Amino acid sequence: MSIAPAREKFRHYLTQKGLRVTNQRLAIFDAAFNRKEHFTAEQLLDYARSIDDSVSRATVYRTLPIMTESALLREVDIGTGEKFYLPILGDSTQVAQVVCVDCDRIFEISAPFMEWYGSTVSSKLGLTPVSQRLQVSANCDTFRKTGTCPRRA
Amino acid sequence: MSIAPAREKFRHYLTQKGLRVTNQRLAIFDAAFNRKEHFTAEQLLDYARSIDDSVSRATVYRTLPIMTESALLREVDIGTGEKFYLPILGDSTQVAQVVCVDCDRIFEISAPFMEWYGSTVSSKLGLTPVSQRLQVSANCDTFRKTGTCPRRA
DNA sequence: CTGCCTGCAAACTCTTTGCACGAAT
DNA sequence: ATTCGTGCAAAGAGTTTGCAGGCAG
Repeated sequence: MSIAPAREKFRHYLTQKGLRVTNQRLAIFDAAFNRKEHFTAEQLLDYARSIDDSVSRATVYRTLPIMTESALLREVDIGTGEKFYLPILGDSTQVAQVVCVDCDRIFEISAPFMEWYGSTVSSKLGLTPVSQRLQVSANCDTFRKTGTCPRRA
Repeated sequence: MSIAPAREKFRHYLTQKGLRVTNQRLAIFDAAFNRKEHFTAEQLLDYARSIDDSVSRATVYRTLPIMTESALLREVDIGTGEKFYLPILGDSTQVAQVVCVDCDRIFEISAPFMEWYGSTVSSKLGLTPVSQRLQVSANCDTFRKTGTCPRRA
């Protein structure tokens, strides 16, 4: 899903839930969907303010749950204290995150059989899975050889 | 690994690292290894204080990394803000966590092929995996049928 | 107009840290 | 005797919330 239909989906979700379509929410949406890598709430605040400088931190934090609930953003928690977000661009299949500990970057990879695995594992406990996540921490091969990660910021 | 050899492993790890064997560290160790379910730092503080009431929150937080680095405890982050810990009882194979959203309990299940999967996925990016985790959120079947989770606290 | 939405700042939760005292080696 | 470990309380990071005023519907 590219940005235009996603924007429409967002407006539709808000209206259908009885929520209001405000300039701040739209600015936050646009800021998020112009990102190509994972971003934090704080980064999103900066991006959104460059579109509409009236956006506040509180509104960013109040809007993020709306965008994750409406399946526009994926929330990624890699256990570093802050959460990361990424626009969901169509492929809403199962994805795994690979976190490079050298360049601190997060890569997403489709993980088709994850869902089956979650079901298998859960059914043994009498549980029905609602979501699953696979996260891999990894070293950069180039970094280990040359001491420099080509992707490092 | 049951508690006695684990305790010895802990003492050995401390000594070998030039760290001191204090009553507080031993109390925290014992408190942790008498637990059968996942616990938080705050809960561990309570348990440890019932053994040695001089134990402080700071020391618990300073001791937890020592116990995870020495592979005595596994740290589990399910994205709820606080971290959970569980004694590693011998089977240090790959495990996945299944989090029941009804009873808030965390179950651990061996996930033998997780490691292979992490490698496969990472090598495509030129990365070498160092660790991986699979977490499944699930509903309790009994809860959905009867409105009561048999395992709920 | 009505009531949700907003920005601000304070509050909150979990964890970390500076300091002076105390205990292990 | 050294030096590391400790408790206390304050600081820190990220996120949430109470409130009075503002704007969407």
